[in-house]
Amino acid sequence: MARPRSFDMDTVLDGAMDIFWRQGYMATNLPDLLGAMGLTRGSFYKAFADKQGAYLAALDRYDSQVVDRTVAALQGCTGPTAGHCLGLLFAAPWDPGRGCFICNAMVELGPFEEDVAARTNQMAAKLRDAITQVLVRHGDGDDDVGDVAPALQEKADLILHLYFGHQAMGKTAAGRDAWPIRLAHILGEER
Amino acid sequence: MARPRSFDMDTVLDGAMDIFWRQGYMATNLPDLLGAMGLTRGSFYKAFADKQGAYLAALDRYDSQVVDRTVAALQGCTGPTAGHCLGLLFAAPWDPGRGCFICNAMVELGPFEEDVAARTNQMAAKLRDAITQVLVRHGDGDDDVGDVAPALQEKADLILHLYFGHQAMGKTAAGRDAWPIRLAHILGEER
DNA sequence: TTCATTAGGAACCAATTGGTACAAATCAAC
DNA sequence: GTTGATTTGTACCAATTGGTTCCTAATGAA
Repeated sequence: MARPRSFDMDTVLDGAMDIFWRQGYMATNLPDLLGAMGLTRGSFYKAFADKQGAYLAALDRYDSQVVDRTVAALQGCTGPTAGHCLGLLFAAPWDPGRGCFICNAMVELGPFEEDVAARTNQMAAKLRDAITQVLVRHGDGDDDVGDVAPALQEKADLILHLYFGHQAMGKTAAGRDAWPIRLAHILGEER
Repeated sequence: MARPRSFDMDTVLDGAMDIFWRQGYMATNLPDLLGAMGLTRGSFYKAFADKQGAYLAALDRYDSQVVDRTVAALQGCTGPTAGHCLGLLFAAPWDPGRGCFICNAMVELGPFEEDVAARTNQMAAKLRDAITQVLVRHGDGDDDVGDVAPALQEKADLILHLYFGHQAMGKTAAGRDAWPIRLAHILGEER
């Protein structure tokens, strides 16, 4: 019973993710957001409580679409070296100016919005685990898969931090494509 | 001739730097900004053209106060290892939630404001050079001071990226103080 | 003392902000 | 077709936004 939604929720969420990712939370006003989502106010406020609700939904969309796919790609990577596989992370095919939504959200709202911080922390943890798996799979360090060596986890953590630094600095143009060199320094691989 | 300023420009700039650093550009409205600077609208718009002008001035203040002092500290560091000296960078005594103003500005406005991007790039370059000097001084790699080995510059660049990743991730609480481990991984030093 | 010049402060402004109210529209079930 | 539940679009809202105007007070050179 009752009138069904006339919009496709996935499409709408993609629109919200896109504009929040590109512009951030504060810089996105309601008219622009509604335009990007293809909604009018009525539908918007019925489906999401408010602007913040839409932002959190966009973060969740990023989690399920971008992060989960990236993790799957890292897990399924059959490349010869760890560096090759981690390139899937660093050479993401996004418009460079938008950077990484996790990084953007962390920096803009991390200290102020607990809900945002919880989500960015969780997504970061996902990426860290995927990086660890890549390192384990390529036998970097000892090969005890069941109980990962602490040194490997630390190296994955280091690479994750390098990734976010890469994303932050990538928002201004300079030296955006030197990541293979930096990654090789950490991995000790030839490039 | 004419009436002189009754406010201290340095104090006012410190106020602007503080609130922009803590809250970002968009999240800081004019009343809050004026309160932080201790100015009324008249003086504010006379001294700075507009909100954006105050923001750029705050960035320049950060350059001359925070960045230059950090660079000087790195240059004057007599610690036993490179890791010890670079701790001056990573263990900055700021309120953790505010992070690094360069990183914040880069992420929030880098793709949109050329003036901001130019300043963040320049400050990042200063830090990179100072890191390189630390590495050279501690003989990490070959000791040719005059013509720094490319590998050293690359390592400094890597550490700079790690620094920004550290600052970005530090805006949410998790794992904020594990930087010595990560740094040691890069430097190959004991910790 | 005069006077050009600037600082300071308050009142004011149009535009925009995020959010609400509500009636019309749309469907399933009966 | 009627009912009941829910979505959708529009009109509307108070509050806030960054910015301007304008007038007075203060200052120092001549």
